[in-house]
Amino acid sequence: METVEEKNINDFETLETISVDCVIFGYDDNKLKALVRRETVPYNGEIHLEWKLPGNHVRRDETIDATASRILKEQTGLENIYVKQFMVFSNPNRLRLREQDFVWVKPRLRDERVITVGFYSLINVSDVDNSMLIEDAKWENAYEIKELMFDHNEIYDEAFKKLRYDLLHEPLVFELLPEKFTLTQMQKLYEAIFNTTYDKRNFRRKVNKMPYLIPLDEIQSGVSHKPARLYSYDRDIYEKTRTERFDFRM
Amino acid sequence: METVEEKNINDFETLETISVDCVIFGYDDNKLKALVRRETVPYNGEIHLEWKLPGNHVRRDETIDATASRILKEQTGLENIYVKQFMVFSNPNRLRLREQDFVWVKPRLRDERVITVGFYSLINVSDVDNSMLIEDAKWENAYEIKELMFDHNEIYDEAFKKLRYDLLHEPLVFELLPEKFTLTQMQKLYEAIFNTTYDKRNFRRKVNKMPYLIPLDEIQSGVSHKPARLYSYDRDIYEKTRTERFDFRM
DNA sequence: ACAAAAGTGTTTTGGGTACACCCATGT
DNA sequence: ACATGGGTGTACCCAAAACACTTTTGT
Repeated sequence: METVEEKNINDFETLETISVDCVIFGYDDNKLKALVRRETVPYNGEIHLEWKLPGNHVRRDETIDATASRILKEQTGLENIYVKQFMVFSNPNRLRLREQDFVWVKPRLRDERVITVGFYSLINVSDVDNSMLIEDAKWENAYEIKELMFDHNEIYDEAFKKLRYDLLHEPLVFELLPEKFTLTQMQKLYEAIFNTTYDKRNFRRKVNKMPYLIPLDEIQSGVSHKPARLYSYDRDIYEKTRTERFDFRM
Repeated sequence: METVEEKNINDFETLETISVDCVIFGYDDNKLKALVRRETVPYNGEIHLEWKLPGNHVRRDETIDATASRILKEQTGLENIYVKQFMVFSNPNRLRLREQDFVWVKPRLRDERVITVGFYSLINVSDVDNSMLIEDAKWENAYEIKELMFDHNEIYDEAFKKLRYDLLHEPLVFELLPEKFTLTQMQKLYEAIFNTTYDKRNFRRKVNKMPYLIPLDEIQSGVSHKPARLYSYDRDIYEKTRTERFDFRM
């Protein structure tokens, strides 16, 4: 049984020179993770285990955002997930940077020149039913991504850079957090993404100025310390109160 | 004699489903301008004059940035110009939003589904040798762009939005200014782009904090008022002194 | 009682903003 | 002399940053 990626190539007409690759970020155990998938690559008579980003070709009848959402569904079982295109990768040699990658991919292509649109995606890992995670997919620490096939390390690095940039200007943290979260969870997430630490009092003073961060009448339970208040994010209030100038820098 | 755009389709092998469209911004006469080009579109027995953004297909052997630079060269004669990809437009119907556009473009395509990468580009209009401006190209006030073919109004609006966003975080103004400029020119440029006004003293205090803005030992001449000091931008100093936190908001 | 994280206030410093007048040049 | 844009300083407010102790729960 071959991968989901290849099934689609046979079942639907796709654009042969355009693909989408997706960096799926998740937040779990106070750590930022990214999803990579394994491929078995025969080369020189040996089987290599290689890793790559999930990706797929664009179907003739869909937008690239639909392609990205389709990849998310395939990889995680989730729908209505935040996906964002961030950069196009168009190096004419991008699939032949290492010969073994090219040997593997060549029979799967109708054209050897493929331009790919990089997307990143933010999910709350606790929403993922792990039985839906396709075999050969794995959550990797975002700071310890191994060598990937093709130009996927470059795509990953650009995704992470863009994520940080965007996070300072849009309320994207909430896409990574569960629906109800504590301020400490939120702070640790910022710290994981920006690889730094913040002062608790200053952090709380700042986020308490966000009118769309709603304190709930509900506290943590089952923790062996003072239980923290839970908060949720109100997108409508954000949309109504957003200003050009607000920024999310901590 | 047909346009340069079509010549390329015949002379070089291009990727049939991928194009680049370019919003070329220029600053002249204290106004922000964008370059549009005219096409004569026969439809229903009449000749329509239509306008579109300059664009081209991607050649098999070039990156999309090279495609964008090639478009810049064709349209303005300039090389080594700042170009930046900002978004991919992939609506499957983007070429058939109006029937007359599709009738015009169909014979020029090998595939009716074309995904386009939007670039914006910043040039200093005084660098342009107007005899190099190709016929049928025209500088239009950035706030008075007419109806364009295909989805080019959407591309234009996204380019302008992205330009404003990027301008707050990177020293892009200097790409639009001449090599030597006055602080008032710089202020008027910000005002043109953000469609607002700034206090002169506060503006100057802020930009004087930029170590890469170099006051020259040279002043304006030939003006019927107190001549202003000229400044230039030092990219090396910017690269050396840039910080994550600096922003260009006025 | 102890461990573990929650929660809270003050001071200092620097940037944002609002605001009005004199200066140098060409005509 | 007048018109035109060039150029400058001060006061107020608010946000950023640095910093330490008490509270609440589970074990």
